[in-house]
Amino acid sequence: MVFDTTAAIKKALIECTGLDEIPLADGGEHADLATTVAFSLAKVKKQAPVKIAQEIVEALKKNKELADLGVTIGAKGPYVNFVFGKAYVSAAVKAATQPGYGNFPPKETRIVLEHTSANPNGPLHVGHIRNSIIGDTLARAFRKAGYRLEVQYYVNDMGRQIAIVTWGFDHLEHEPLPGEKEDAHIARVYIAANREIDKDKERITKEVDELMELVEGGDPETVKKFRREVSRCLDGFAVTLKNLNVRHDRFVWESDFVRNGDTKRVIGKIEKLPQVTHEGTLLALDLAEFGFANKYVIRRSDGTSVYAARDLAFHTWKSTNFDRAIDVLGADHKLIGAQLQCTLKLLGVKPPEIVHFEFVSLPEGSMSTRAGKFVSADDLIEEVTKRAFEEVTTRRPELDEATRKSIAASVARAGIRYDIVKISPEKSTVFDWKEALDFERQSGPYIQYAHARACSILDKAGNFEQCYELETEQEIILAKKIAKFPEVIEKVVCELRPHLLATYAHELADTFNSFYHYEPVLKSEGKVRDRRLTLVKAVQNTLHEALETLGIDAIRTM
RNA sequence: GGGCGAGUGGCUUAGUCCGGAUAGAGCGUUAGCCUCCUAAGCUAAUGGUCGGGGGUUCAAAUCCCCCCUCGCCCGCCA
Repeated sequence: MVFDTTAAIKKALIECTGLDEIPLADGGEHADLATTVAFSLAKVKKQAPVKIAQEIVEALKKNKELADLGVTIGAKGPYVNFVFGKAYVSAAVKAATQPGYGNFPPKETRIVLEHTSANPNGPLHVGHIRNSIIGDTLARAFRKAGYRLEVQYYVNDMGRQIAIVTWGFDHLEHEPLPGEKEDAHIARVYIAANREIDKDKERITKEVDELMELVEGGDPETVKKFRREVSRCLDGFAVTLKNLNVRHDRFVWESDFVRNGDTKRVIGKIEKLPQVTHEGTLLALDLAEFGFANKYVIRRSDGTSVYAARDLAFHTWKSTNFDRAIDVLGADHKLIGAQLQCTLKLLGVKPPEIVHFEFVSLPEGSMSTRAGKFVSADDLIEEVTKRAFEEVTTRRPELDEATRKSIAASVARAGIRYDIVKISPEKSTVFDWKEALDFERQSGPYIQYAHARACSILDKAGNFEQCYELETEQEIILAKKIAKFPEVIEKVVCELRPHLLATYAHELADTFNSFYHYEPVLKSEGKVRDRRLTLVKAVQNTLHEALETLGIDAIRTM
């Protein structure tokens, strides 16, 4: 409906002006849609923009299609404004009351989305979960937009970090503390191992190198040890991710691409590229012609593969099995991401699309697992949940403890996810406990609250006849906001920017809260009551869909 | 040094790709609103040289150039 009306207006404008492209924008408070086309015509026609705008309005008023759609056309100075008609509003509200509002028809395109993929050498921290939350929100939006999607976690199970962890378990005291989570335990051993390395760098580095060679060579005992520690760490991650409503469909192990020969095959292809450089066994690419100053190393002089080689194999595999590949990566991966894309292109393989996000740091500086300088996601979840529980207990003392705990868990997830997803990915942030624990108005719980409020009204209302003929200004404003939801989903997947959905959800909750205070619903009567209840149902359902897409529980009471 | 990203009221930020109508929010501060559908709410007030300087344009937070500040990257680590 939105698309129909917009398309009709565009078509009419093209016919009327003779231009191919019409600048169309949201009219804000003036209109639902507006064009500044009169400015661009002013030069050509050598007439004042105001006069041209009036002429366009006159011409469009004769357009039958726009008249049938009930579009009101007017000029304000040089701007030509369009206000959508009642038919548009009714259709939008009707659609919004249906389950699955905002879903697009299924598409054939198969997409693989990779996110989080943190090294399994310690718990996920507040920087990692920015990746998880951006990735998971995108995944949900893509599913809603009708794509066939597989979400993957790429497990770095043969990197130096893991070798250091394994060395630590071989040589250091490593009993878990009582109640200690697997990933936290591994971080402790990793940090301790690094401290040992600092004491006797030469000897231990040699031992770690040996472990890496053994694993690359497929030594069963070493492979088993690596896998065991990595799996334990991933078990820890699983708990964290589940607490954040983040889901992966598949965990892909890096070492598989060495063992199945894919890495060797991709290296074979690279050797045939004109950009290749050899220095003994060392194999690298010279990508200077594409603006990369440093050589891109593929194989070390000891014959082992580097991360880049395995990553090339992985992405070649993705490209043969999926139509599109999307990676969510931190800003520190910008250079290697670009090198990867460039090399894949040279190999004739479709490169992945990469969504980068900037860093989350601590007030005292960058986070480092190695140095033990990080705020773990588990600690964050625990503290925010505690805070949420206090809040629920204050507000709803009559509820039993289990219910309050459940609400607190959902509110905490909402607080954390929303706080992270609302910020555009290109903004670097500093983690702040005070802000994390503060449920300000521009928050996930605020949106959950608006939804719960709508649910409460509907619960009290009982049966009513759906009615889509809206009248008052507040009703129409709210309905038009509801109508925007499908466009937002489309924009999120098109621009790979999930924070647009966060902004929208907040605006919708805001608009509903204003409506709620101006227009009585349950106290109104007859048709007025019916149409307002219909509108509340539409808002409730739209908020529900928006929250679910944000990975936030749309709880019915709080 | 080079590359990438950011700089918007006291603080956090949307808008920048695709230039247009008084730059939107939230926090804070101040003043109101619960015999009335959930006050995690609502209504106001307060507060902005959109980092600085040039340029393009009828029109610049938005485009171009220069500069400043901050973050990230520039490994035979991952």
